[in-house]
Amino acid sequence: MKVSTRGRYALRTLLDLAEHKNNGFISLKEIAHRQNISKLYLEQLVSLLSASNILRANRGKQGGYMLAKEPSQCTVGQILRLTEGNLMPVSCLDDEVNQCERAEFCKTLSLWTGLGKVINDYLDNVTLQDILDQKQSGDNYVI
Amino acid sequence: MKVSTRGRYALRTLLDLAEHKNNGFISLKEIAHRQNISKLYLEQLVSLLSASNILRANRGKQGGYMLAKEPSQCTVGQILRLTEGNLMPVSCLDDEVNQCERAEFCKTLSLWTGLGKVINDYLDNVTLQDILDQKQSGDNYVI
DNA sequence: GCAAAAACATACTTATTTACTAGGTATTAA
DNA sequence: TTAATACCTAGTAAATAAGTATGTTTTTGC
Repeated sequence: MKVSTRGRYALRTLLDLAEHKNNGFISLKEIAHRQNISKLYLEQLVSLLSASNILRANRGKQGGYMLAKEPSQCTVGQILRLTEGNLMPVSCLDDEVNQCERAEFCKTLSLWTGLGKVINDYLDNVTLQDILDQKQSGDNYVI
Repeated sequence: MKVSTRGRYALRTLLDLAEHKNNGFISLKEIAHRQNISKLYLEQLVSLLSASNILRANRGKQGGYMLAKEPSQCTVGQILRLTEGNLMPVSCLDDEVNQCERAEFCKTLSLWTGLGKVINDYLDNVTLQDILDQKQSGDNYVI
C-alpha cells in the first residue's frame, strides 16, 4: 500500500513546473537537479504523463516542459492515475480482465470498493495549487 | 497502491473464522480449502496475526483457531496493519528511521499525511461484523 | 502410550516489480 | 552547424511477493 517513486517523483516534477510556471519551458535537467532525481529516470516518468494533455513540451535547445493547464486545474488524482495506474486497492477492481471468479459472492469486494472511493475522492480534490498554498480545499485538506 | 495477498487473505481468513465462530476451533486446513488459499502460505499469514491478541489458537489434534474477540470488535484497519504493515502511503511517514532529509521542507508530505489519515479512518471504521452484515457503519459504508 | 492431526518455525525458490542506467535518434534555438 | 534538449528502447541489479519444502512441538482420541 505504498505510492512508488513513479507517483512521488511525477508529483514533485509537476509541482516544480507549477512553481516556475512563469519561467517558460523548464528542462528536465533543471528539475532533476533541483529535485535531486535521476534525469534519465525522470524522462520515463514524464513520458507517462505525456499520454494526457497535462504537459506541453518543446524539443531542442532551450526546450523543456511547462504545464498545459493552471496548477489549480491539475489534481493529484489525475497525476497519480497516470503514473501509478488505477488507484483501486485491489486488481479485481481495475478492469474486467482482472476480475476473479470469486467476484460474485466475495464479501470483501464492497470494502475494497469503498476504500478505492475514499482514496480517489481525496486525491481528486487536491490540486497542485492547493499544495503550493498548503491551504484547505473543499471537504478535504492539506496539512 | 495495491493491498497484497497477505492483507487480502488474512482478512478472508478472519472473516471465515467470524462466520464460523460458534463451531469451536477451526483448522487452517479447513479454511484453506474453503477459501482456496495455500495452507502453508496461510500459516505464515496467521503467524503475523498472532502477534496481537486477535486470535486464540489450540495445537494438536482437533486444534485450530478462533477469534479472541467479537467480530464487531475486529476492525479491518487493525488486521491490515498487522499484515501489510503501516498503512501510510509513503515510507517517510512510517517511522523516524525512514524519514528522508527533504522532510522539513517537503511540500508533498502533508498530502501524504492527509491521504494516510483518510485510509486509516475508513479502515478503522469497518469491522468484520459490518462486512458479514454488509451494512452501514458510522460515517463510512460497505457497499 | 502411541498415532494422527494440528499449530508453529525456518529456510528456500520463482516470478514480478521497482528503480534505475545505457545508448541511441530527432528536433530546435543560438 | 553545433549544442542542448526531448524522445525512444533495451538492459540490469535489488527488492518484494507469493508461495514451497521440510521439519519440530503439542494435543486428542483410541
